[in-house]
Amino acid sequence: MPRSLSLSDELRVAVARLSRRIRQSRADTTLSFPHYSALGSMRMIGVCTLSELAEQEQVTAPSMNRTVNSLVEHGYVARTPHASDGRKLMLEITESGDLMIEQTKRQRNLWLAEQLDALTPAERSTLSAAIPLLQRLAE
Amino acid sequence: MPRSLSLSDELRVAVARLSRRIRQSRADTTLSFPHYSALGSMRMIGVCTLSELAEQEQVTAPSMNRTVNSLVEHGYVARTPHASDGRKLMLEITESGDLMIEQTKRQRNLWLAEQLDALTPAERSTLSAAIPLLQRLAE
DNA sequence: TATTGTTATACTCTATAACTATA
DNA sequence: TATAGTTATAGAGTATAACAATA
Repeated sequence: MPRSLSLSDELRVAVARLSRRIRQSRADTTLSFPHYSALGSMRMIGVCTLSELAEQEQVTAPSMNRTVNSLVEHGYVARTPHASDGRKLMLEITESGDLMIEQTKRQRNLWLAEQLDALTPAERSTLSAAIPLLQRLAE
Repeated sequence: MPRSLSLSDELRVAVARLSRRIRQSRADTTLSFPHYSALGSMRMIGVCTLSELAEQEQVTAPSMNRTVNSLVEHGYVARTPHASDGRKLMLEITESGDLMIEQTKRQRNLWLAEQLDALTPAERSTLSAAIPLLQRLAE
């Protein structure tokens, strides 16, 4: 029986709320969270197929197909035929998509940094000490 | 120009990862997130009207009505007419709903609590001090 | 036959607009 | 006329099943 259930409860709620709040700042408000998540994955893993992306994002292929259709229409993703395998289409984030994701990350950091500036040095110090612990919990 | 950009960057990534990790270790599959969230709110605020609950959950009244219908069918919520105002129906979580939420929260917290048990008392103390700061940042 | 991507269809959660009953 | 709740309808995002093209 874990002894930290009450601490766990508070931490879980606080982390969920802050995570939601951070995600609210977006560079392109016409894009939903699944769109951002898929684009971010494509940025990380580079050229990939629909199936690979669907597996990465833990959704089905038809669902990811719909998301990719929308991203292609926005000009954030390019589909190109595979060189030797005619069944496959290779997906890749475009320069425009990459720029938009970069701007979004900057906006998120900016908002959070402004909140942190409003804290006292002692409070920032407490948060600094907590960050490695949060990282370790997430491992 | 905010001075806390580097702290912000670390905190943003740590919170996003931990949030994702906590969501992965969710054990309950019988209730969707909106159901769970609405029930949790009813548990916190006690007797309330549909409109109040919709505002609390930041959804529209028709959307919340649908969620409440389902919760009533499950036996987790009771609707009773208001004593003097015939337009109002008072909502309240049932004993069964309360029990179910308590069990679900325990399941969701189990993984995190086990991680926290593995920390030193000093580390848990650091996290305890950081939680109110995380809450304030999320406001 | 197996794999890749797509289309068809349905379910959930969300919204806006319109309706009923009551104040 | 205004308010509380409900019903009607529509738009995302998700799923499974069925299909076409290719290996």
